[in-house]
Amino acid sequence: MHDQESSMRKAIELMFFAYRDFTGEADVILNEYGFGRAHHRAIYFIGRNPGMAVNELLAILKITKQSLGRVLNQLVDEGYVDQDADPDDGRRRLLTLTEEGVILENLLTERQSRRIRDAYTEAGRGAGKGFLRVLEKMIDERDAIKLTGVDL
Amino acid sequence: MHDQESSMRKAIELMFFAYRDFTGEADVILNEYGFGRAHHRAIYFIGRNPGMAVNELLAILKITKQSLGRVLNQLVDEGYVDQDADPDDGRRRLLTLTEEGVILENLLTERQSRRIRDAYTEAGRGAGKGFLRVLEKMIDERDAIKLTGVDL
DNA sequence: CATATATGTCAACAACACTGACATAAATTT
DNA sequence: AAATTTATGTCAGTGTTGTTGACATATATG
Repeated sequence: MHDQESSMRKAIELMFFAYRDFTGEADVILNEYGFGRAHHRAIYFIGRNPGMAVNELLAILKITKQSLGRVLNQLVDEGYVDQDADPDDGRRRLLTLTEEGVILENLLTERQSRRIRDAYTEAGRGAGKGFLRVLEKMIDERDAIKLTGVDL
Repeated sequence: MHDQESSMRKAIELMFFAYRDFTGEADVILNEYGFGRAHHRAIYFIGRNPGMAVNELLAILKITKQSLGRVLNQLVDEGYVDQDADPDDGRRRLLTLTEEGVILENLLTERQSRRIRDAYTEAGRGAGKGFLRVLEKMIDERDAIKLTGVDL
């Protein structure tokens, strides 16, 4: 048995390194497109939730509309995202990925998915389940609502 | 059975939200001290590894010395970190936390540890082990060396 | 003594957050 | 119909944290 403090430190450091390497992989691709991590987040969530409104994206990302605006304008200008008025409420702009946007989103998500899948395999039976369960419990309640509904 | 893609998306989103809430908790405290996340990383790793050299810290953080220098100077100026010449090699500056630095480091690490411990408890038996194992496998080999030696 | 190493520092720049203020169009309320 | 609220956009300035490039200094090593 090792002491609890060093076990917690282990977990803290794993979060730091794993998150860095996990996002770093996408960063390399994004860099080739002249995009950054902020663009990735927008592309990812628009891809997951096509037709979402700007407000909804802001609520997920928890950034200001000014910050999002800069990123979104670039994505629209360069043809990765479309904005169309909601037919039911002309104030709302519904966001969708263009064909190019879908291609980029798939590329990024496939890379990150593969890293996770490989880690599951190497970590052995049942580890993936524990991983998902702990991560979910680490999330503040207000954020937990925004997750894709997949049972653990 | 749900399809594999949505399970991977679940994991990707959990990484995003969990990491944000995990670091966000520390950010609140740091903000009261006028520090940011970069200061936290320095304080954390110096606290874990007292007497480490600047080079070693740079290797862990993977940032430039100019970036670290700015942060480190603030921490030294405000009395949270000490720099002392290595008696065996006068070029090297060994980094340690001051008493104040230790207090802040403990505060931050305890907060984050509690979040992890609580998540383990809520996630149930064996989940913590799977969590650690998957995270470890997500890390690039070159980074994995830098981890605290605690057996999973 | 020459060179390599560890560290520090100056300056400019970029990404991505923030605040505050103001503008516009569409929906809703009065 | 007029007033208000809502959703979005935009301009301008600021802060943190990363970058590159250049140069300085002290110490160690060949």
